[in-house]
Amino acid sequence: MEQLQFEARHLVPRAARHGNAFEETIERLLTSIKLGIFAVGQKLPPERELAEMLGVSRATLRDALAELQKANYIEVKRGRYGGTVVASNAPAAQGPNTKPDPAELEDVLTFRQVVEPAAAALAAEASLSPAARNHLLTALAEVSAAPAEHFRPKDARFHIAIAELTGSPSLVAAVADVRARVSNLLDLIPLLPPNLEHSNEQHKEIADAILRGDSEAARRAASHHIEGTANLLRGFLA
Amino acid sequence: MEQLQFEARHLVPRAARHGNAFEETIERLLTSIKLGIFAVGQKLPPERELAEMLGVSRATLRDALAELQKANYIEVKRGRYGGTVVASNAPAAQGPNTKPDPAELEDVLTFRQVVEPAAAALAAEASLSPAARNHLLTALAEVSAAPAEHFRPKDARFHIAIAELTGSPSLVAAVADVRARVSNLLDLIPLLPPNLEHSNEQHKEIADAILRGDSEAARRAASHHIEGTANLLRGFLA
DNA sequence: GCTATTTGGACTAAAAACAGTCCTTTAGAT
DNA sequence: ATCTAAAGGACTGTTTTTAGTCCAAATAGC
Repeated sequence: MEQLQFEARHLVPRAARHGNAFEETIERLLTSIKLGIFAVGQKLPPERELAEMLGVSRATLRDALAELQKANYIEVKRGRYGGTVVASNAPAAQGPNTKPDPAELEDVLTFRQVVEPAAAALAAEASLSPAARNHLLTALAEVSAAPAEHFRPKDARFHIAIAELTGSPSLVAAVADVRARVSNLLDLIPLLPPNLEHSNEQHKEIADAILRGDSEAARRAASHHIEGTANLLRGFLA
Repeated sequence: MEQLQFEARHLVPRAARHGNAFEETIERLLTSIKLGIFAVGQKLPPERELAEMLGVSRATLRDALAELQKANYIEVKRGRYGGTVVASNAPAAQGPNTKPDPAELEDVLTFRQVVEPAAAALAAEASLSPAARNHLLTALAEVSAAPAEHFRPKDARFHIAIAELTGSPSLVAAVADVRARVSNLLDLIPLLPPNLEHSNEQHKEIADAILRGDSEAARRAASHHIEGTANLLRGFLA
């Protein structure tokens, strides 16, 4: 087997279609909620727009939304100025509770350590508009103020916000994607108040470095922060 | 507009489905050929396997393959020990020849500068099996020996091989993906012999640093190499 | 030369996904 | 009070995609 591990079939483009469009759409909407991209109480884009964003027909999107509604993740109101809203009583994560494949764990942590510190460094190097600075500060304030049970989405949102400051859509996508996988892992372990506090301090450090344009400090702080989470995950899951 | 650039709708999960399964499959097969994942003269996996890898039905895969066959990208032989082979006279890149969106250009170059030097550094840090070392050396030898008209796929394959040494599937995927986008851009500009020679020297430097485990040198060499290509692309396309 | 087996080739019926159209509800504006 | 526009809700016919089955070709090994 050793000689074969670098064969083409082992690295060929991964299947782009995971299950059918319907299931994939549910999955992606759920992920967006968990990442805080759609925050609790916030309105989702209108169905017609959302369908186009996700690259599925409105019929398929509606099937997925109906499913989420049945599971109490969202609430739907008709009429002008109506829309779909993330429910405040959205069910907590109900992961399979099975320890993940160790290879998947290492892959996520490795890739995260690649993209997130780089994003922080690039954000610090960028010339930030007032709106951008405000975006980061808002995300920071929200995660700091969040009660424990709403911490994870706000935390994710903050990390993604950093990537957004870089102006690179690919980097944003990579960070969002890796953060979704991290969130799934974090759902398997307890959220301890000391860790939460520590995270908030580190978030502030990262944001400060970015806002004062200190690229190396931003990279270091982000790297350090991420290594902390990595150790936590390895400790509980390895 | 300034206040809106960080709204959820601008960062929501990108459409996963680009066009229909048929077109997407053609696209991905073509990309795999251009990336040297399926090299000229090499057999593709059997249809039944390939279909599963790509996450489409065999019927859809076959439609795509028929199209590629019509366009002379592949040759098909029936019977046991038959199969599908990348044609030696595969048409050259026939890009739209339109200058890309400058934002797309910067996005690709930024993201590449994030993932590839990191991959080189991680590869240098990894404890490499003899098979792994050999994999890198083979890729290096093939790109060095390639005539100009077959340089690009071998070049891509070398860069991807580095990522493979890290053992992180996500990093491999990210590098392969970004390299596909770079290749599309490179198709728009001339391939000059001096650049080609220079590339080969830099490839050797990177490989050497990786094989002797010098992580920082590997990162620097990769970063430098990539910056060269970036400048070339900016010069021609910006 | 047979033959077993692996491969591509072809067809069908069912399911999924789509585009398009029209309906219903609703809040703000008039 | 009425109207209007923006949102979700529902239906239809068509196209795409799939899973499954069987056929046809070809070659290494006997």
